[in-house]
Amino acid sequence: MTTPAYSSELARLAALLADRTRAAFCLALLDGRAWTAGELAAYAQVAPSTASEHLTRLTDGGLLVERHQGRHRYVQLAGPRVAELLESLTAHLDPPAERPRGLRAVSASAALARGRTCYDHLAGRLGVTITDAMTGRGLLDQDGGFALTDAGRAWLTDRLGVEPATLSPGRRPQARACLDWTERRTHLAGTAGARLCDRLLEQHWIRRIGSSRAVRLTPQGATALHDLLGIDGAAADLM
Amino acid sequence: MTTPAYSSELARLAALLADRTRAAFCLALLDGRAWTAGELAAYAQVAPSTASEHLTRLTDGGLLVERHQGRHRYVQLAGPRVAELLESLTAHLDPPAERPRGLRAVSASAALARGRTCYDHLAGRLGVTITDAMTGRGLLDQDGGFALTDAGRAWLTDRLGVEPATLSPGRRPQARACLDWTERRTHLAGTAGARLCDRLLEQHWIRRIGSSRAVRLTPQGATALHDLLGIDGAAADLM
DNA sequence: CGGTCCCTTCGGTGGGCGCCGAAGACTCGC
DNA sequence: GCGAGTCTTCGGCGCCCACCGAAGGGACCG
Repeated sequence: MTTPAYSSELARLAALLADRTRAAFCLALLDGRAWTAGELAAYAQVAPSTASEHLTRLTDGGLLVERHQGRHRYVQLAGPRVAELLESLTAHLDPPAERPRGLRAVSASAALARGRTCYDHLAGRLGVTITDAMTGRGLLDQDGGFALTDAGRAWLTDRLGVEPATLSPGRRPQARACLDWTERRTHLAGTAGARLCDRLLEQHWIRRIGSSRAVRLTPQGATALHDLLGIDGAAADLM
Repeated sequence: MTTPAYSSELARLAALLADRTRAAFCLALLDGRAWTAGELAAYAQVAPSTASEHLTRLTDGGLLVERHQGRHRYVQLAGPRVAELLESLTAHLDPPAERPRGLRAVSASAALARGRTCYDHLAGRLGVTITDAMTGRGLLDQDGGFALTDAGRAWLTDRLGVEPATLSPGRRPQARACLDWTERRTHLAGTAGARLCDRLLEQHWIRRIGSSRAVRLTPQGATALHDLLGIDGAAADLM
């Protein structure tokens, strides 16, 4: 009646994620980095040919972008909007009943719970702790919705050294709530969340663990976050 | 590796919407009202038996709730979170290329573009106009994200007569941006958006057209919105 | 209590698609 | 330029599932 063709479009989009393997690809890519086709195939435990077909479908569907480099096919989420879409979907899932097996898996999942990148911003305990501290200091308003306050904008530019112009490049909101699937708590996303993460990496206040999406606080980062937000990095187990 | 079982959950959720008929059901139910199984079957042009199976799947999947009343099976979206999920998905679709055929279809789609309910709040030109006016008057902050200001909270309770206690019942945000698929603009959702819509209906400032989701401004509503927000209802074609 | 209406259950059918292995295109390093 | 490595294309297999019609179960009405 009102939406004759629209439902097909919605079904087409949902169908892209309605497969276990493709869903696994997208969740892996949610760390914001570029993966090769082979890495994803190994990750999801399917044959390279299968992975290739899935990646073609996902890029044709607009969820991924690809970049050919030598003999590798690198894929990445197509943008912040796709990351948001995946977040909204995962936020509606049941809490993860996963039981990591073995020491390596346990320590890997502990590292991810401590801190990690979620597309272009910070998640895990680190992301939640920073978000809470910012809220407590009046830099973030979580009462009326989710927005950066004037004080918050000033803090980002003056104390953290974020370029004001990079805070609102397009239609993307400055501050957005992103729901974490390990913490089940919201943390800061949007351009402010992305710039915050950038600066912390640039200053070497946080560091990636190996080549994974997990991050940890450095000693100088702990000092800085204590000065800036009153966060005790050791007590919160962020190091 | 990190999300072994999680991808299956995501795929399972997406699969619920990965069918043209089920997607049509959900989009229809996005108006927030309860539909009978037969109405939905006719709407999506499938046999009653087919509709019944789809509705069972959607309720089992947690997207819908049902209520048996006499020989009718009424279904409804399971809650605001499901409505949000559908909004995020539709926001990622291509703009609707639908071409309404015939006079009735054209006038119906014009009525929906003028104003309608989107789950429990207002959308269409009416929703966008109110949101813009509130933003212009400092009741809503769209710079730092999307949040109700202190002035906005006071305006809702003192001028509009919203019960303060009903503004933040649970974990649902007071203000949330909802992207409209006809206007491609954001409008106010969340508890504030829901209470606003409630009050406008209670005061008979807006009225449903027939039994559809379309709404229009009444003459006394035009006067009230002019006083409260400086909106010219006739000029904006909201009546 | 029989007729009507709404919905559900159950077979059966057809199409779509996720998977793999084999073979081929392409890049890189020696 | 020759192997090794990465990815893609293709054919084939098997499974899942959306659909319908027919039959059955309740609810309402006369």
